[in-house]
Amino acid sequence: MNIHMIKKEKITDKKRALLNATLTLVNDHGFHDAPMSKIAKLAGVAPATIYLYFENKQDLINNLYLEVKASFSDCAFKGYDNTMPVKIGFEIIWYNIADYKLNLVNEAAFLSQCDNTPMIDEEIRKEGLKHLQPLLDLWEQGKKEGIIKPLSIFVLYAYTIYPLTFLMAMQERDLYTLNKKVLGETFQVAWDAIKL
Amino acid sequence: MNIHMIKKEKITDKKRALLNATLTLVNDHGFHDAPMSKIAKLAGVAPATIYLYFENKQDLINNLYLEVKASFSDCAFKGYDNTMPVKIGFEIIWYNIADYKLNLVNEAAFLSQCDNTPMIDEEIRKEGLKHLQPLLDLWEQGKKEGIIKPLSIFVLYAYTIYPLTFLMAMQERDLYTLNKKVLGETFQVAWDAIKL
DNA sequence: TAAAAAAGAATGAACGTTCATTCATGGTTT
DNA sequence: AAACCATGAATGAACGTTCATTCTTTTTTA
Repeated sequence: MNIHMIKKEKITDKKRALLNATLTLVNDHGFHDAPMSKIAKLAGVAPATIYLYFENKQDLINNLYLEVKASFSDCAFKGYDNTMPVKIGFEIIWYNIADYKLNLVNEAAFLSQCDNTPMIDEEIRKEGLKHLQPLLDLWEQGKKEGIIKPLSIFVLYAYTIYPLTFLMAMQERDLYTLNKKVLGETFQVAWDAIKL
Repeated sequence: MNIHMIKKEKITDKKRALLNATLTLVNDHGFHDAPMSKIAKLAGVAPATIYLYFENKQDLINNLYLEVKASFSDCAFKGYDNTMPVKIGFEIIWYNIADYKLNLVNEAAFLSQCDNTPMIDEEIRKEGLKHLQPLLDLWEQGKKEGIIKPLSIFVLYAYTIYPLTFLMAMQERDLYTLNKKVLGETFQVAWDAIKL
């Protein structure tokens, strides 16, 4: 590791710290109560430093959104490839997403907040959606093979993946806990919803 | 209608206007960009007048949340009583909620924003949850009768009611439209998810 | 290689603006 | 005239952002 790389890492570290701090504060207090001053303090940085890495607050939020969305998608398709049988592929993706939402709670809660709030520019939101294509393709395949109901991808998503957001929120509020066994039952619910 | 009532109506009118204005602004720009000055202006009222009806901004938001939540529950159980067969009762409630989410879009979007954001005090949120009891009772009944899978009420909600929030959001962003026929198919999806 | 110069990162204080809230006052109704 | 509703203007605090400056690292020069 040469001198150049060390320097680059240091830069990235500050950016990382800022993104992490923003995630934490927005999750804990909401966008309306996550001022730049607090973000800077939590990241261990002067307020002005933020503007070396981001244009303004909106840009910071947008960047965070896209970054988290990308990590979500990466996780969703781990171990999946599109030659798999539809049900197997779906099961892998579903469990990947469930793991993400139930373990990386902060990231998932942030995404859920962004998706239900006008805090992200619509244009950026659209960009973050593209990553999900493999799942949509899988569903098309399943419909062609007569395994999955011939429904819009929105309905399929709403009744298989989206419910996990609710369960995550309930778990976060200590109203409910999903263990391994219940998770299996829950997958069955999702599959029953869309299977033919 | 006597003078007293007219006076009371006038008061209520201003309060109503303020609640409506808040709903609109929070939906369009988010809590972080819905200042009291704009709320007052949209309601046709001076900023100071808000404080005749609400203690402060948080109190205004809390009141709006509880009011909308109550109207949601009222709508949900219209035409339902607990002597009905489980599936019939569930169908009535499900369609009621679907109608609410797809027609009273502003109210529904506001609730969804509140439920995914720390903008409402947890205590108030809990209060707004009580209204749903009849549905939970119905599910208990269905489980006892062996009609519905023996799952936690959270899973049942997540896979039948909560998906409607997603479909509403997609419809609001003009990505998708639910007509009568599709709505029927969608109910079937919800029912297949939880039926035994 | 050591000193000097330049460049780059990071900062704390300060800016203008906007925020939620209050206050002194004016109209209206009883 | 008393009580109440409503107000526009005023207030201090807090916001996002900028700026002049310092500290640190890299490059150049001798």
